[in-house]
Amino acid sequence: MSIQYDHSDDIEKKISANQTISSLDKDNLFAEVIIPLALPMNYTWRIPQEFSAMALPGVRVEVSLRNKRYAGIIKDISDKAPVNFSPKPVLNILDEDPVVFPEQLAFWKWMGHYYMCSEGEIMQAAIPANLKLSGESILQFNEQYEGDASELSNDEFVLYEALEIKKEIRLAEVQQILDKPHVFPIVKKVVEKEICFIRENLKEKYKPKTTINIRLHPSFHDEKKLEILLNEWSKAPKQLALLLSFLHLSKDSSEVAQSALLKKSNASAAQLKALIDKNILIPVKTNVDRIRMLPPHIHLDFTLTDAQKQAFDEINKALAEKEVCLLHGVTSSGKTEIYTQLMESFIKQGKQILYMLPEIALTSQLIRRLQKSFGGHIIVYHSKFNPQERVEIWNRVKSGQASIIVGARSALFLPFQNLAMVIVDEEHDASYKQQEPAPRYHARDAAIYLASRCQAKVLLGSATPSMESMFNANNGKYGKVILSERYGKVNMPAIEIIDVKKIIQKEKGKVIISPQLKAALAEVIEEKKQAIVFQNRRGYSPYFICGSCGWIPQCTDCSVTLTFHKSKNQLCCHYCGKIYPVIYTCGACGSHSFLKKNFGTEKIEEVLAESFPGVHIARMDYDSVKGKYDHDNLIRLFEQKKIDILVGTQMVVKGLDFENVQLVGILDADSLLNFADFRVNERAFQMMQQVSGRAGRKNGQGKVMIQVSNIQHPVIGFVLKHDDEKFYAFEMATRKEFHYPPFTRMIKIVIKHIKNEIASEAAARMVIGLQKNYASYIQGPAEAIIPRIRNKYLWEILLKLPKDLALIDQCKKEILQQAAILFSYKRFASLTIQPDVDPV
DNA sequence: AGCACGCCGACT
DNA sequence: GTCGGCGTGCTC
Repeated sequence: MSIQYDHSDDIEKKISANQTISSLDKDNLFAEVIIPLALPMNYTWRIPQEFSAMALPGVRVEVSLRNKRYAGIIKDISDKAPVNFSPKPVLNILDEDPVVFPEQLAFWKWMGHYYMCSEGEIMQAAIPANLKLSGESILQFNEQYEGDASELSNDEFVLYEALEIKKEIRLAEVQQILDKPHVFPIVKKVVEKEICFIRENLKEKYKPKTTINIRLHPSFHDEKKLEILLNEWSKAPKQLALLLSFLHLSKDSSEVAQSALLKKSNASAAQLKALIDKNILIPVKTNVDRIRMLPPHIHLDFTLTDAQKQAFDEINKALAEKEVCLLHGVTSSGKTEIYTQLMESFIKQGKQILYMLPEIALTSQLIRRLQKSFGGHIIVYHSKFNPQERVEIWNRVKSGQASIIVGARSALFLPFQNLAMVIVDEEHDASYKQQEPAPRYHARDAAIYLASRCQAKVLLGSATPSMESMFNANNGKYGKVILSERYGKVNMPAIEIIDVKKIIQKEKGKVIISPQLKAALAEVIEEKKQAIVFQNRRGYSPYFICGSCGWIPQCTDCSVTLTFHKSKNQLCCHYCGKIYPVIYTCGACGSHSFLKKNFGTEKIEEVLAESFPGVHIARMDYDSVKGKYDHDNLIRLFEQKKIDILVGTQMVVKGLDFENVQLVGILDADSLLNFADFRVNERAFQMMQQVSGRAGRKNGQGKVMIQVSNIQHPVIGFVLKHDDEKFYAFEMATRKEFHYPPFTRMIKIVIKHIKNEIASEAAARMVIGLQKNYASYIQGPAEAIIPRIRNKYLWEILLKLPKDLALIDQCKKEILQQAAILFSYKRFASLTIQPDVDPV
């Protein structure tokens, strides 16, 4: 591993006591500074005496590192001189008040440690871009240059000439002038030959937005004087008109925006300037907010139903004794109203609330709904705001002006002052997890840590909670509140399973839309309702299915359906990559009548169009909604009932509430499932639950039809019965990382071996996470899988442990056997899994 | 990050 | 012979 991060020092102790800083030797101060780079540790700069009073943790400083300027943040101040080197001086202090609180710095430290990255990388993610400063190198011509220009090389001479004319050239311009990407060596030589100097400019990027307001000069505040002025006006009638419009506009307030005035009076800027020069009007520059705030108010226009009220009380009770509470509420059970009520109770205490949503859910619809209840108490923060706006939101959170912060995962880093409550909505959603770049963090987990630091409470909400949260709730670590009733006691949709295997046997042909589903669709169209047909994208890849018994060739190692590759004429396991020859004889019944199943959303759309002529059918997948607004447009069309049947992939799972959906068809549910990777099943379960939840939201007449060949699959069974508890128990039993001894043993062994060779226990755990079958089991640092450590060096370490690897394999077998006994499910017992370490 | 140093393959 | 690829190391 190329970078080893040092997180050994204990910042909390030092920061907590502000007195410690004041008791330091003022003439001899050193600052540990976080630089927004992936440095292995924080470096130290000396604080010159003139800055010693202003240097505080959280304040931005300008420092030089390798002759480049950076704006870093002071993490810590000490009066002990470093022993091994003499630090460079801090060049400037950039803030009067800290931009982040010690709380944030401590949070960064934890995050860097837990997710294996530098605090600088956290800073990159945390701070709005415009609070970072950009260094700009400028070449400045040396007027005293006396060298011989004829001795210069071609490129050097070109640069010399340019400098002589322009005197100053930005480094970026040098690239254009020389028309080369590599200019550093030439610049270096030119500097050596004393043709120019290099000057570094640090620019503050954030600028407050200003407008010019016009005021009446104070001498005319006296009405009589004004009257005289107007009466004695002789020349310049246009100016008089302008002045009169001003007086008209300024009736309510003393100031009028320049732009509004010019527009109203139809006057030119020159005429206004003349009035200003005459000292009749005066311009005033004012900062304006980019983020327009509504007046704050609290007005809840609903009352909780009995079920909601009960859940609300239970949440409060759970949070009184526990830090985290899971709200497991079925789709359209009205979780948002509960959140709103909760926010209200905190806002009345003057506390801050963070309401986190997955990026996709940050729709204007929801925000409008919240603004109706809380007005200007709400502030929204996510990646779509521009950097200038983000600084303003940042400051508003810091000053405590904003009470409810609605945001995506990055909102976690805002400088909260008195955070009392974090709500993580759609807690299971994968977009809470940042993949690239570092820090590769999970916002839900990080929120729980942040909240515990701030003595705040966390509410996780979901209709399909993640396995981890379910486990923690069932184990009593989190409180747990269940809301099993839809809002207004609307029925959950009826679920019907369609055994495609039987149809194949009977019809001896391809089945895309079963007769049952077709009939149901016809009925929906008849009733002028809408339907969603859901097909997993995997359905695109063709696979074989026995025409007589419905047997599907699977990978012997992974139990994954094999995919047919036409070009190579072979079957391939997409999970482990194993290749099989094309099978001609059915492994179950011995017949030779294989069918190739190959349908994606496009094909379905086609088939539906044939079956239902004149019906509006639309498709929603990655191909059909590539454009920026395609997705929104399609949703709008569906909302406006201009589409009768919407065919889609996973995309239709997330999104908006459709009121008129009566029927949901899930095609080829088998392709959603995969025994070898439990996380796939978790996702499949969530997907099926969520897409089912779209049906009959309003009237409770909804219906879900699931087409499936492998009818015995437990996940299908659980969806059918709506038996969440059993599903989670089942999946948990197969994922023993939480409590199954062999897993713990395995982790301990690997950690023991790798810990010293890499850096920390976190790193060792990450190595385990690197192995594909286990990547999803390890909480925390598994999220931090960094491509750069996926190198042969690590494999070498792993290969040093042949004995223990056998044990790892043994552990997995034990787990599978355990699962087989628990559920008497024969596929488990016969299953084998490839060894984990496969350094090819 | 971004630059220097150092080690191996394919070329004017 | 050299040019240029990227692997590795270092920055207070």
